[in-house]
Amino acid sequence: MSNNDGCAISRSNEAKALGVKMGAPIHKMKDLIERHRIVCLSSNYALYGDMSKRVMNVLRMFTPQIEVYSIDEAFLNLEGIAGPLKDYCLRIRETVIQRTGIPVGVGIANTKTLAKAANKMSKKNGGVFELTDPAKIEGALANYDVGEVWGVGPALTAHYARRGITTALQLRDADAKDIERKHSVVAARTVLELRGVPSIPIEEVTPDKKNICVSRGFSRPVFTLHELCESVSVYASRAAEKAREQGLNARSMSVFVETNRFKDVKQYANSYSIELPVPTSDTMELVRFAVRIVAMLFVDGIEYKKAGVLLNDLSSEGVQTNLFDDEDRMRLMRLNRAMDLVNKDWGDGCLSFASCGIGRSWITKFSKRTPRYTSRWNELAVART
DNA sequence: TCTGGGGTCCTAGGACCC
DNA sequence: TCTGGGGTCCTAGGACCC
Repeated sequence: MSNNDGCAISRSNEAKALGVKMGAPIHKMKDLIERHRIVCLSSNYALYGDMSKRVMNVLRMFTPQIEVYSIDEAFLNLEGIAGPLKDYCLRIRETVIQRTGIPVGVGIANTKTLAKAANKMSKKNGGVFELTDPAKIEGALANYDVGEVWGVGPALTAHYARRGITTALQLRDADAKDIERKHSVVAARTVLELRGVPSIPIEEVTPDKKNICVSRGFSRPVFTLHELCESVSVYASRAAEKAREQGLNARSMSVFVETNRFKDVKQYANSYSIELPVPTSDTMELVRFAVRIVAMLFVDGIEYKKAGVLLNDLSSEGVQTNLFDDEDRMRLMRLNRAMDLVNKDWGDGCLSFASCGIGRSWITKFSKRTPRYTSRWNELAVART
């Protein structure tokens, strides 16, 4: 299950057979789960990260030229390996199982895209599948849905389908220039890769992160400033921790909040970014800015004097007021007021999601598809005050 | 009541510059 | 009818990946 045990994100073959869909909300499957006594387990990302490292270290014994692509995938450059590659890869597979107990699939090909396809095919072919013989490639790609190809997502699949391209073979034989004109260089690269022309290099050194984001949907709606600040502070300190782990400093910070998009009520979403005066990964520093941004989210553009609200006792709400200067205090007074107004107007559709992100660029961008109602928000606040 | 959480890159178009 | 011709930077949004 995903975070907060909300969704099914990994399923056994038995669960799949019972119709448990990828990403399906657990709470909508209560009956199914009970009827078939399906076992639901919380996820443990620290454990997976640790196991991943162990597997990757075993792979490193077989070639120094390795790109750790994700928590459970790696590309190995086998150029210059003597003897049949398939035998070599069978040995890799055996060694990984011996040392970690984890069964892996190995796909062998001239390009990353073909290797990914071969890897998928390996699952039904003894764990190792080679895709280097032209005739074999042709046959395999003819039976491979274009949507399964690495780099071809739902949008491209639909576009290709309209032009009669439904298999990987048809995409391979399409006009690459035409694909580039109609779509992008990325799509064109996929075509070349399917032809066996390496167009996506193996990246042995992992590039530094450009953004770090910590975001959570709340397990229940959040109504008070105290709860919001508390959550965002936790996200900010987690983000700071991640930055330090990676030896990075943030130059900007962004916070966004959203109402519950699954509810059929008026939606609100907003975000605010700042440049940090000095690049940092210091927890207290970043938490302080995060809380200030929360204030900015709500009160941007409202005159304090017009608001004319009384200072709420922030410490009785549990907010650490020693983090604020006078200006922050003023913002927060207005924020308290704004939260009140929003709670009245939006009712139980109130904040359900928040995040804190930091980045290397001057402005951190986490664009969301959710519409923003900043002006509406301000109108509301001004009108009510 | 409960509905995942991270990331990256590319492109089009507008603003702005000379 | 004529109406310059290049550029760069930034941002939003789309698309993809795990």
